[in-house]
Amino acid sequence: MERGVATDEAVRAHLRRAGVRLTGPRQAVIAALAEAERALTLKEILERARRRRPQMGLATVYRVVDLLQGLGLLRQVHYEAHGCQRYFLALPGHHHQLVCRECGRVVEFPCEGRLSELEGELELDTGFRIEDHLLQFYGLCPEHRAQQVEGRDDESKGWGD
Amino acid sequence: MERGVATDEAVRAHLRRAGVRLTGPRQAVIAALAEAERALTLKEILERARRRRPQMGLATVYRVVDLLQGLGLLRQVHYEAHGCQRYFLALPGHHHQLVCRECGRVVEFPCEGRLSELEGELELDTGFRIEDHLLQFYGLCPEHRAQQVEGRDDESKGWGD
DNA sequence: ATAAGTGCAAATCGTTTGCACACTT
DNA sequence: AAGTGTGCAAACGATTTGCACTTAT
Repeated sequence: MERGVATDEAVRAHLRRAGVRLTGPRQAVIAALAEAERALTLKEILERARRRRPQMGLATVYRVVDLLQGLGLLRQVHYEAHGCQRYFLALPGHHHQLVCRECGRVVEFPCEGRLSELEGELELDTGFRIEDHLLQFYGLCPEHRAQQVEGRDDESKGWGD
Repeated sequence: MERGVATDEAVRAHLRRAGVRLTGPRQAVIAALAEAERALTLKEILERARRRRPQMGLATVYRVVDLLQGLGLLRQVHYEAHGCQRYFLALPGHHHQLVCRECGRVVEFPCEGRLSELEGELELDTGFRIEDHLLQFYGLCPEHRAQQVEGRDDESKGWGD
């Protein structure tokens, strides 16, 4: 049972530990993201959060998203073709991601210093001091890879809901 | 004489080859980006392009940026701390970048299949088919690395102009 | 109880578009 | 000359904010 990204409970535990209030709207946003298991736009987050909390407003989604980003619990997909407007839950710590270009599904894997050799080389070559990096892979998840072979985009629901 | 990104002439040559008109505003945008040798926001591009072409409007900057992106001649810095709103010229073909977090200076280096081993591993592990990737490094360029040691941010002009 | 968070609506800012005119080829 | 590209201003959309009210601790 492979999990792409962080779970609901894990994120809630982080908030508690950080001394941040666990309010209804926050839980609704977190649950929406956790259940999706894929990157969502702000509007999609709102839509899904409203299933539990119909009064929820867009402004609150913006505020919760900012909060989670500040805590390092939320990241974005930087796929050029889709802007940088899709968010997904992530545990803190350095990870990289695979993102499905058809459905937006995200799978994380730990960094484990895989780039440190290259980093050293680059520091020597360029004189930069490297402090951080971003690495994301884009392609097709197993399901959409299969679909690609048979028909076209028949059953594929794409990034929309 | 290390060049961070693509030169003015190289980009103009690409446009010509692509059969795209080389108008005044386009040249002004390209020159602005080429001279900066660092990533610029749309407003900064406008400001600098206006030094040659005062009548230039923001809408045109948006249009030229779209055009260059469509041709693969422009990329963005995806540094989380600064949004994804800074653009720099790039030659087509796959490259990665080092970006200075103090001044936004960009240096590119070719991909050369450095990630193909990791990609193969990941495809096996996850079942994804990987088609593309994004890799950027963030840190300090030689100048700002030096400054960091002496004083603080005294002389540093930051990402602003 | 009390400080923090929320929903709503208004304000603000960023981006796109329609159109008359200017420019590249 | 002919078709594209541009500047301007209006339209549109996304994001932020003020404030009275609610809620978690």
